[in-house]
Amino acid sequence: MRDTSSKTPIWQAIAQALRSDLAEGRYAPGDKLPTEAALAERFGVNRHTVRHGISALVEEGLIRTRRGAGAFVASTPTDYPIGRKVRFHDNLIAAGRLPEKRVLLVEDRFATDGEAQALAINAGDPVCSYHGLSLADGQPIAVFESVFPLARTPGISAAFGAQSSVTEALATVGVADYTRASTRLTAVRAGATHALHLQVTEGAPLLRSSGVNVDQERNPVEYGRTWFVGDRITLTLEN
Amino acid sequence: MRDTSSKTPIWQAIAQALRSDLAEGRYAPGDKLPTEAALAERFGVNRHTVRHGISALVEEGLIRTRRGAGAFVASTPTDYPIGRKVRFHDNLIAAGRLPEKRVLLVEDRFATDGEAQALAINAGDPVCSYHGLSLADGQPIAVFESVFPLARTPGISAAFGAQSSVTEALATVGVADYTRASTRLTAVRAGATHALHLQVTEGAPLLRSSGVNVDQERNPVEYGRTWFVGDRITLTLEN
DNA sequence: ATATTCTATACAACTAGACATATAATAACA
DNA sequence: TGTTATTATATGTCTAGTTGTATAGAATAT
Repeated sequence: MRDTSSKTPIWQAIAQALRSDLAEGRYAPGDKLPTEAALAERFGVNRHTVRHGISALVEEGLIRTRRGAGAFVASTPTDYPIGRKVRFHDNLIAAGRLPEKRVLLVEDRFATDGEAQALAINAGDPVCSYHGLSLADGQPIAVFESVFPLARTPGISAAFGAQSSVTEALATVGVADYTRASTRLTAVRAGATHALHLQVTEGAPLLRSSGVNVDQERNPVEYGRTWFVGDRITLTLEN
Repeated sequence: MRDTSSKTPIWQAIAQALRSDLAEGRYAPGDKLPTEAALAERFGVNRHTVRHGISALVEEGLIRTRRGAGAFVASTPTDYPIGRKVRFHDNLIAAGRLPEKRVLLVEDRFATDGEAQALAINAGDPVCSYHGLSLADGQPIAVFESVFPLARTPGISAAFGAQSSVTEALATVGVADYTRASTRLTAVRAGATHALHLQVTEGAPLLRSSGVNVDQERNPVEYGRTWFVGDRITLTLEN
């Protein structure tokens, strides 16, 4: 479970990689593929492993090889699947900004160490936590948790009861305008609870975004984390 | 030592013996350990018992095994610098900008539909593809593929042979300055071939970034895709 | 009794290297 | 210029060694 213990043999994965290379039209019929040595370098394996993968494609009739010359494309399949992706603007990266959303939990509690650091408060200070689920076309897209420092946003918990957006809720507690100070992105595996809400299998790849919004005096007013379903979303950053 | 009345399992004793061998510096980082068969004979036990001991050291990150090759002393103790942050200006997100990198494959071929669309050329137009591996502290961080339209960057393939960076390579073919036009991010599961280079298990969460760089006339000159290991990297976007 | 530990065997997957052989590019020569 | 050696490159074949996985059974501990 640790090292390079792949479930599928490497030669099959290489065969599949080459197959999709052909399907995508990287190489035209009659074209010469890279040499076995180059492919071995490319995939980081021994030449024989590449040969095993290539021989599978020869069996399928996709390529043919000529000793001393190389491997050449015979035909190109055309069944390359293209996944549909939803696009999102930069501002939407944060929590609770997506079109449809469902409130899961609003509670007042005390800040953890990490939250305190992000919000520039002390651990144990009171905060409001806002869990929610974002959907598109009835399909869950992301779960998020927003944490607000109650010292700077008093009474925000009640504002969420009125089904208002994060922006409106912040406005009702006196934060008219705010800007995003930082955004951090990484990929994680879906845990059990996230998988349940997002209707994916446990272990599915999630895109986790975390960021802090600050008011005009640059005081943090929200620390948000969002877990997007990798299969259903592509974040688009615009310059 | 393993006769009767030794309450510790043999495999643990073997693990400890190997551990102290490593601690004494009998094997330098990157060195190959004796084969399982040799160790089995040395300890007078079955090969599987040795394997059990070895797997413990692999768990601890002291050694790393490669099927068919052997067991090797881990170059860097794999105490992940988890939470390593890579700062991303708009230009940095692309491929080949990280400190250490290793060229895997450079080839000239034809553009796929997707690449053609990203580069604003026609499918089948000649491009240069540059596969590579980025590392930090000897640990693989990301794999990437950069695609350059040969019509706008003639002879760039040769520029990569001279161990130059992407920026330098673009400069040598006449693209002095370029800017990033778009960036898209999502999370995907690691395939077998990516898992090999990145030294993660198949299915590990990867952060995939794709983007296009354009020259001063806003003509695309590079289409890059990068797969980051989610466990080892956090992208930081600056506003 | 029952589970854990260890042994035993067999096979699959991958690496490593050597060598033969076919092709293609290059140099040498008439 | 045209033909022929020469050389480098690339695939095909072979042998050998190493790790990964699966199964089954014996020895041992609790």
